Amino acid sequence: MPELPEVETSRRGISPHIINHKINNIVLRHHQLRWPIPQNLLQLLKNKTLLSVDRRAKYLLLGFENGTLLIHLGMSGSLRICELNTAPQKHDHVDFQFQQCLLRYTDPRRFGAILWLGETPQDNPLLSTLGPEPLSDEFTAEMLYKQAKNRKIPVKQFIMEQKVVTGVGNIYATEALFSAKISPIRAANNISLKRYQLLVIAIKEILEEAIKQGGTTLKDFVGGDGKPGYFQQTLHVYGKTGELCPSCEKPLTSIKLAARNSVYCSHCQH
DNA sequence: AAATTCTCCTGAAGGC
DNA sequence: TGCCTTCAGGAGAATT
Repeated sequence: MPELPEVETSRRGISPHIINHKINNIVLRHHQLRWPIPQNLLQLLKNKTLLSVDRRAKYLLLGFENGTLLIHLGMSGSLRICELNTAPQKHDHVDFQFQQCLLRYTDPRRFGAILWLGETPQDNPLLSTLGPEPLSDEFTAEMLYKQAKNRKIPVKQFIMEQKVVTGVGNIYATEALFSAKISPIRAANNISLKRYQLLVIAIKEILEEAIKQGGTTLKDFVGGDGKPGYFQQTLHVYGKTGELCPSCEKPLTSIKLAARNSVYCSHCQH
């Protein structure tokens, strides 16, 4: 499931192949994702040059001469570079045909999105309501502590809210809380500034390490170059319910928080 | 305002 | 072998 490191891995993988190239054609095989893909995409983008590939939160932003295209990978989406005329497979919903290659969007569960944001992408509510990037200097313990003041929800849900901090999904929230020795069910407003400092450091370290390793491949995630990520080998608790805590060797516990599986060590995390 | 529930969807896994 | 049922989950939208 693509989180920030996977999206960043995709961005770095696809960018060199398509930047400064023109769109020749767009093939829409299935236009119903989370929201419908605009039917007029080809008219908008035909013969337009891609100028930039940026990432904000888990959104990829493809900057063209006439506006920005947003791509979200949802739960099961991936982008990859293919040779022109590569035969599509099941769930290959969209092809962006550039001069020398295809950018192919695949998404079995179709929780992703492809939206045209026009010339003022920053005004779109999907982007304008986002909190800071976790790897930026704006994401600090002071800011988290302040935001948590009136929030009684479990801290894990709190740090997964996009308006609090972007890009931290279930995998990395789980791992960062383990690293910071904070229980996922502790109320957000019941955590000291000092402990938020540990959490912020843990989030940054884990995301940076995951990006270095090309992201986490759980099902079939691959970067834009078709290679899997390797961070799953570094996971300590995510997906390891019932296994032993790597620190104290007691069995790991799992609970449901907001319908998401949350694994933690009740001995090490408080 | 904050918290909770619902919703989209497919594939994998488990039970019988 | 095959047909259920359950679950996983990003995050906006709707509801309380």
